[in-house]
Amino acid sequence: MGCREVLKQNGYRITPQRSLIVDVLHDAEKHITPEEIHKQVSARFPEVNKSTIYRTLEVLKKLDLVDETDLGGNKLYYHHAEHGHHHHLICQNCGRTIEIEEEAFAPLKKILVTRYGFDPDIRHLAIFGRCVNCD
Amino acid sequence: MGCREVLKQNGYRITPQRSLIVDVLHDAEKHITPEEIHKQVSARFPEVNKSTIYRTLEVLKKLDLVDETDLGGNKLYYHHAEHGHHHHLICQNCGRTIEIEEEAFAPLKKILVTRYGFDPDIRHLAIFGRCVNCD
DNA sequence: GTGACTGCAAACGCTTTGCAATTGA
DNA sequence: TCAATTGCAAAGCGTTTGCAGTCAC
Repeated sequence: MGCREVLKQNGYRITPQRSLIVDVLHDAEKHITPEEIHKQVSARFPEVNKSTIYRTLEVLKKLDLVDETDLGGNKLYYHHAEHGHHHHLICQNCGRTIEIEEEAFAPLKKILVTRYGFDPDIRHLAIFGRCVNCD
Repeated sequence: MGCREVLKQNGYRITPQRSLIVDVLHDAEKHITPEEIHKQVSARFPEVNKSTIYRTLEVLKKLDLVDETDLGGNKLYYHHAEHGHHHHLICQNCGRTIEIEEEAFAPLKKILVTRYGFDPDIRHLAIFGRCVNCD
């Protein structure tokens, strides 16, 4: 079921603005900031206000249609939930980001559950360090 | 070697403000925000400006005397480097934070190195989820 | 004495909010 | 029709910065 159906079924309206925001998120290959979304949406639908972007992202987040990721800066990144839960290795030297699969966290997850009684929600994770090119 | 010696050796001056900030960080049992530091320092040294807190933290960070942690909110947390590198499990339901030891990350670290050629700097990590009390 | 440091006030970047006007269902 | 949604402008929040005065060394 697409984003639009989910929105409708939850009593939200499909406005041109929302429609475009969903499209941009869908087409984005990587995580994307509200700023970038705004820029892209503006190109096709002038005068969209940034607050509309924020409010729409809030709705989409609530409906689990997008994932919100804190990559350590002062801004947040978003990506279409269907693109799957992935994580990021961020090289502090060259800035490169490497996507890794959830599977890599299985051992850690197990330790947290068994040893700390904590059920981690490992969907929004960024790990800093140095990549192989920068050794 | 204490913070004061390190500061001196690197050509920084020991001002009353810096001295107090170092004390507060040293006495803090947990990670602490610039805001909290400011409040505590102000109690003993009125009229300390918040920018002094920020500037001092920047210096201490550069000298590896404090660790900076992004706990996912919009603010940063700091703790005295001697308190060791620990990580946080943050319950998204009750807000409780649990400290875990670096050791728990050994398996993950290994995977990242061997499989992704990435040397993680796992010093500033926060993991969200649900704690055992909130199941 | 002199450069490092401080307080102040203003600005910053990202995000949120109140409100009146608009619009989708 | 009419509540949901939008644009606008302003404020919020943590943080940074330029500058003139002050202070540690």
